[in-house]
Amino acid sequence: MPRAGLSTTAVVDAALAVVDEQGLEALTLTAVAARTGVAVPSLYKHVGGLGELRVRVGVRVFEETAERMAAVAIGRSRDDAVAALMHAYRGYVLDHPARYAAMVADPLHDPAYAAAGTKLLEVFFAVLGHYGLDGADAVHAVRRLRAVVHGFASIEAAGGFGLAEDTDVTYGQLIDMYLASLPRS
Amino acid sequence: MPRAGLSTTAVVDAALAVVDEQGLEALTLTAVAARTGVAVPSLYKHVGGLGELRVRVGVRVFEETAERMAAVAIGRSRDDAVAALMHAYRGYVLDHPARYAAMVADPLHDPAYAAAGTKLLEVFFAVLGHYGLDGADAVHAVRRLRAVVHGFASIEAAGGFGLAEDTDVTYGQLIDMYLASLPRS
DNA sequence: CCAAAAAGCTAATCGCTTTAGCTTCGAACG
DNA sequence: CGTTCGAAGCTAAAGCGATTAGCTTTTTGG
Repeated sequence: MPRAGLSTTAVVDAALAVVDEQGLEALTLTAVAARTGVAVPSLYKHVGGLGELRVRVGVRVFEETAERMAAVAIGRSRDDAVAALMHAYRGYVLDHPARYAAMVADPLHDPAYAAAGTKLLEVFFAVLGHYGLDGADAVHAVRRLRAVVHGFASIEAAGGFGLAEDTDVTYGQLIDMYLASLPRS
Repeated sequence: MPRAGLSTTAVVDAALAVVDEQGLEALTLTAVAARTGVAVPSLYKHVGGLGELRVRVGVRVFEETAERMAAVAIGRSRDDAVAALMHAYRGYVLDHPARYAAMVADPLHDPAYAAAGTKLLEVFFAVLGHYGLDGADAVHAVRRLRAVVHGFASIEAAGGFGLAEDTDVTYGQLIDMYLASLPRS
């Protein structure tokens, strides 16, 4: 009987798959073990426990989001770059709605998040760099941006926009609204 | 031995107290039972189970928020009313940071939320009524508002704004940004 | 006073996490 | 080749929380 050949990465992969398919509440060691074809306690050889697994999942989502946004911002500047970044952020959520809850729900206080969160912030700051904002103004501009994209994305991911109107339109207006709050050339 | 004299309301009250004091993750039937001085299964006489209790907690938070906002909007109009409402929303979160997670985290899909959510939406629509927005535009304006206030509040409640800059300033800018997106008289 | 419903309790089950300790695969090394 | 030893896995068992069943007791309305 060959071994399962698991690894921390493989376990996190399986966890993400569980979340995608059954939602965040379904992220349980039992579910991950079943998916990886291993007994539950075996998972402890790769992750410290359910808590740590949750953190790793959250970090992974953070990283993937940051990656996407960084990729899309290359070769663009100012409003063009900001709009692209906002679309990329929302795009990740549309692709993996269930994951979004994981990104939020968990211990932002955990140190492991710090690194991933910083990476995400750096992308934001880089894109806003073209507007010549000084230190504090840049911080506030980044916060406004986070509030807007996170607010919209989390409501949309949770199915919170019940009415029939097109959410693409709403998001477009949100982008315009945010851009208007940045210093005009 | 007199009875505990519990009621559904009292159980929800205790649940809110647990959330306030120990966070949303600590909301457990065991914790609520301990606080109300009753055995765990006795709680089932008043609430259907943990799931239902969570929903009731979320609904309560919704209602209280809507109430506060409605109260503060009275006697104001347009920008004045919108700003007051935004401050009231954030104020609730500042007063009960831990509760905010409950408002979000839970089944928006649950029908019980519908009524409470509708009440909240009505306040938003009422305040935006002064701007003469037609149907679809009003919907988008309400969504923008929700995205902004919810985004900021949830990040702040989770301790997501790590840097030293004053969050009051950020929120002020967010209010201005949103107001600028509404039709000028 | 009495009956019945409501409120509470104890006992028991179930699912999930976690710990302990054993077994076995497989790779590196003689 | 054969050995050994660490990593990866497993089984067993404990513990905690939710939930269900079924009994007891208080309250309350007639």
